[in-house]
Amino acid sequence: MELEKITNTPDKTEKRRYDDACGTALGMELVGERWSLLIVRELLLGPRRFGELRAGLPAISANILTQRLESLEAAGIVARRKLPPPASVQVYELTPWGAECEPIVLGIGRWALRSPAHDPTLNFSPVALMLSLKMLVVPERLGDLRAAIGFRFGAETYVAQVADGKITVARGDLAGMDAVFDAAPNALLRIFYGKRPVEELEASGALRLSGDRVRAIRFAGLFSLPEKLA
Amino acid sequence: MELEKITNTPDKTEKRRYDDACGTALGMELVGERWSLLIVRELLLGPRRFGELRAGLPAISANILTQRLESLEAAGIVARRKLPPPASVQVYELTPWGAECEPIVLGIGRWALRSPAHDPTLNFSPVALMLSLKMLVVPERLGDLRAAIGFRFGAETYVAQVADGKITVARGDLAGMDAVFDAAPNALLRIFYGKRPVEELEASGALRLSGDRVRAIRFAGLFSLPEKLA
DNA sequence: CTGTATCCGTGTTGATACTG
DNA sequence: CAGTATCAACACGGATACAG
Repeated sequence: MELEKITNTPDKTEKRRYDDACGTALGMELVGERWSLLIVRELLLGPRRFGELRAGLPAISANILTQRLESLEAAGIVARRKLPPPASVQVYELTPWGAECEPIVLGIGRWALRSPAHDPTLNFSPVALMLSLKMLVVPERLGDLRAAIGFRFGAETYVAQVADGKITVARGDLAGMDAVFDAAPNALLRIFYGKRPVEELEASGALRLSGDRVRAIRFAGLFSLPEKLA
Repeated sequence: MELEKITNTPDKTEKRRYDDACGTALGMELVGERWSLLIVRELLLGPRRFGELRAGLPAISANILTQRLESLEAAGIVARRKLPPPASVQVYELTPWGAECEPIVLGIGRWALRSPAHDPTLNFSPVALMLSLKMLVVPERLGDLRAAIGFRFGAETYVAQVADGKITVARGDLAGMDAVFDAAPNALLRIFYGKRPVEELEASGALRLSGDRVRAIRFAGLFSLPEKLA
């Protein structure tokens, strides 16, 4: 009765697969594993070291991070590079193709934030905050504003530029900024999306804001969380 | 020395989570589980029954499909609905919010198809084929073409409409079509993306094309696989 | 400091069989 | 047809030890 029902299974060595020619299925094989897309997110603003990735993703364990970096590298999404001496440290960076999934990362985030399940009190990495600016800017509010806003998270600094109706975000130094926010990412969440006044955060010592305060506050008004469901 | 290093861990009952306030992390919790996004894909063109979902995703097992439908329902992405008598069958459909992730599904597919790992010989569901038209249409080629093209996959029929520089895709009947393709999804892959001539597929019996052949062939030229890497 | 390798308990996945 | 039950294999994540 059983007449070798499995003998013609092509290669049992294959791991679990979707067996689906659709690009979406392939995409989920490439970046759908647990943590993969968040590692990509952390790399979207430039190369990072192993420890920096761990810092941005505190809940990942080192062995899993190693595995994911390996599979992302095998897929051609991430490349590892050895910085020239005297630095001589290894960094991970996105390949040009890997960097092309930025719209996917931002799109998923923008879509998911409408869920009632969102909890803004969880950990928020500096990269996640900076990317959230691109994710949640309201284009109509940009108008003809020009602004160079700096962000300081401990030793790391980032720059957001608004010009010509667009916003760009990058790591970079804070020379020439119109204003600089110095605070933990979660505190900035309260300003940019919780719409708390900066004075409240400054009073509690959670924020230091320097430079052109008017422009900084106008900048903070450019962003908004998508409308929540039900 | 060890002084209760774990006692302050908040609640050990929590399952594995990203513990990340970023929307992307939330999105991966919502649709990042294995199979979830492909189930969403199969629902993007309208409600489906359990067995239809299995047919579109032949490699999924029934218990996993049950689990995923449950979690998608709990997340508010999928709703189950009982069709009124005399049908009285249960179907699964996307909620309005769930339907909003179409751009994500298409975007991941478009991005992933540049991977050398793509294998077009795998299974391809009718829904996947129809969505690939929206995914891979080259907008500049649409021009002022107007066309109503039908597709027949066994008992299921779909309609693609081109007008005003846009393309729409839906399930629907084939009355009034300019032309109708009758073939397996994988055969159509060879025409639309492999750029094989329709005559070749017709000769092998893999395709029947009826109606306005000139318009059908012009339609087939609207699509193109993204440029492969390396 | 930057990773990598291994062990291990647990949860998830998926093949198969089974029930309404 | 539409799921549920069972069970084995595997993936995950924590801890720890180790190498450059």
